Amino acid sequence: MPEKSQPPLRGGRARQADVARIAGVSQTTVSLVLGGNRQGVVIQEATQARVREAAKALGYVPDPAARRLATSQNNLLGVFSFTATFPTAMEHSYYPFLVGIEQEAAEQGYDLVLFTGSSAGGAGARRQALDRVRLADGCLILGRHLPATQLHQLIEDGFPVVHIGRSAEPDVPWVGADYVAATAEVVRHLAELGHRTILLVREDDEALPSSDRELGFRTGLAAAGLRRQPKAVFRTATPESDITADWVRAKIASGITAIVAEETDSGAVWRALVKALDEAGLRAPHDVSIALLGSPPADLAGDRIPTGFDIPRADLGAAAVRMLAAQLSGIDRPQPLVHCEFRLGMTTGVPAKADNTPAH
Amino acid sequence: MPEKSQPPLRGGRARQADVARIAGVSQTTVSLVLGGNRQGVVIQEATQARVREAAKALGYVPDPAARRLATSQNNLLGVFSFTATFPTAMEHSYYPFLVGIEQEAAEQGYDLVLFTGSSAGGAGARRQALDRVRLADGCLILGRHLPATQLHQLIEDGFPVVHIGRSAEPDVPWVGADYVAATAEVVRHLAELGHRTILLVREDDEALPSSDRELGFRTGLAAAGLRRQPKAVFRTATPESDITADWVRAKIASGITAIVAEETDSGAVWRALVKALDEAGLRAPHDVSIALLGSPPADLAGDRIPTGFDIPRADLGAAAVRMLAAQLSGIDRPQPLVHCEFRLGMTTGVPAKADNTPAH
DNA sequence: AGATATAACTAATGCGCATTAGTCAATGAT
DNA sequence: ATCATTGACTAATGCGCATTAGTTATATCT
Repeated sequence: MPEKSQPPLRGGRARQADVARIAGVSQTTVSLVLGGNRQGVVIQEATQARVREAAKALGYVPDPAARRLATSQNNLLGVFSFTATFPTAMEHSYYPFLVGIEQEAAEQGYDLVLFTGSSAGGAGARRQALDRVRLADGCLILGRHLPATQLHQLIEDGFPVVHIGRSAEPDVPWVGADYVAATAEVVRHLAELGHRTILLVREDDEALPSSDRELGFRTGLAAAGLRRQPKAVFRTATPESDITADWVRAKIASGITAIVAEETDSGAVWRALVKALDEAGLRAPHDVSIALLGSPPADLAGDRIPTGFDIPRADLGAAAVRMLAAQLSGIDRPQPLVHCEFRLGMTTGVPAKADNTPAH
Repeated sequence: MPEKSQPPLRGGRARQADVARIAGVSQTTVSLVLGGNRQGVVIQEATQARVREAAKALGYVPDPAARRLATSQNNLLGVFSFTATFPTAMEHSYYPFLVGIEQEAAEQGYDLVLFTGSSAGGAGARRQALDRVRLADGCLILGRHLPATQLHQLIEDGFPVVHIGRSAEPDVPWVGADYVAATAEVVRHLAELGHRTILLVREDDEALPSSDRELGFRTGLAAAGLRRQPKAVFRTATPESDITADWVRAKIASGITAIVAEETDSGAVWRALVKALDEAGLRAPHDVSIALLGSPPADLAGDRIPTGFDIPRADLGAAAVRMLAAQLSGIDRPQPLVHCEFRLGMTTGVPAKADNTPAH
């Protein structure tokens, strides 16, 4: 015997069919009224009202999984990081990115799915980490160490993905900070102050952020009309031992009036530089101007603000969301580079014994 | 004319049907082999191998949306806050909770859905804020100001919800910190040091966290065998103007040897107390012992550590997840109170001019 | 030899929704 | 009076998977 009249809502949740029954229409009509009805099916105002009323009364909310299955899209953006998104040590977290991501996602009408336990796979059961993101419409990827194979599989399948931070992997869409332009601007600032011999100190690895800064450095020098200097870049793998008081004195003696330091995770270069200056009894900007290509490490936050630039992490997050949203609407990728704000600190000034004529 | 042989994989992704075709079996078999086959259908080893091989060859990955639709549970826990989850000012954020939530969610095999724009409704379209959480299997609620009506609607519908922080709303499941016990412990600590006349300073509102602390305070006094003191609690709506150097001096003169301050969002009471002591030229614990019923505000983090207790926000988040998970599996709620760790700081010591005999 | 049982699968169905192809009555045109 | 149009919907179908109810061939029992 077929039972036709089921209870208003089973399993707790109302479905379109429930709404339909109450409103006295078909499930199709409910879908039409509640979904956009972009196919332009004509439905009386009165009927629509009944449907909406019933939906509200039942607290109807579309099932994202079903929607996704039917349309291949829900309103969810994934956020995937290979390490925990919220580690106990706050400093290393992706929090600053999340600020921007959340805001922009809200703006664009998306909710966020945080895929957890991506690193270790908390529960005993091994979960095919990255693949889970396919639940969402698209996904933001945070962090450096990615499973390249899985990632490319996703992209190949046409799943929208944006990596936050310039990606070395080919074919991976990304948004990153414009270190080149930002560094060039710092150099320009120094050149305008009258510096003619500027040194870049960077760590000795081939990371993209490092080489971008060096490129920006050279760009800045060229733009300022400063001729190619032979030893304009100093590389070190061990800043603590290489950058000493003596080293600084020697550099200054050799005619250098400004030193630009790369920012790294540890802030080792900057830290060593500051310490060396201190030990040499030298003051910036009086004896030498120094600048930092990024933000100072947290523990040095109390010091005088160094000239340099700030990496707009929240903006990066927002830009990533925008880019992902663009991908989702089939629009072509917007500019993936985010501008770094120049930070005029207190560590740069006119060169000590150089002529003060503005450049050019 | 029905076309039977479609291309191996359309839309970019392989489905079970594709795997089935290649392995020469039915979609059902694929599902059985690749899924757990907990229904114990017998399938030859050789067949299973063929299926697995085909799956690997095609790079088959199950569609989570479809899986969720079929099994009607999506392994998603919602996180809803009426204000932005990641406000720009990090201090006020729910970050510490998220740390625990993320970790425990991973442990339990859940992913997290962050509902964005809950406060203002970023996009023009007004979205029925709270109802969106129905998307997940259950939801954590953060923050004080909740739309009670919608919340109760959810709960009535049997939607699993846990509020983080003790809730004043009836019937709303919650996890909270055990302020009563923690405060009592602080009092016991003071009593053991020899204090006999202790003052509690609290703000003048009826918030649950405040009254819990007062309850704990009285409990602690009673447990220490200190007789009911008439003016043991001082209430103020304006700590800055009420708690002055003179006020402190007067209190001490009246025989009080220890002051316990409630922690609030702003930390106003504690701030005022510290300032007043400073202006009065008094030092803790030499002249008077002081304790803080919570963590010091971030900007006072550099000061000497005050005796008191730490609210285990991460633990609270984790406990909330556990409780929600329990609800989802139909198990009864575990203990909703989380223990606060006693913090032995440097602001409490033996009373200045009291007898040093231990209590009791 | 016929009735059961077992092994090894497969057909069919449903999850909740979106979408396409109707259906049916009421008008309007001829 | 007949055919084509609209208006206002609804029936049917499929998304990819899990699950239940079969189906067929072979071995076992009496």
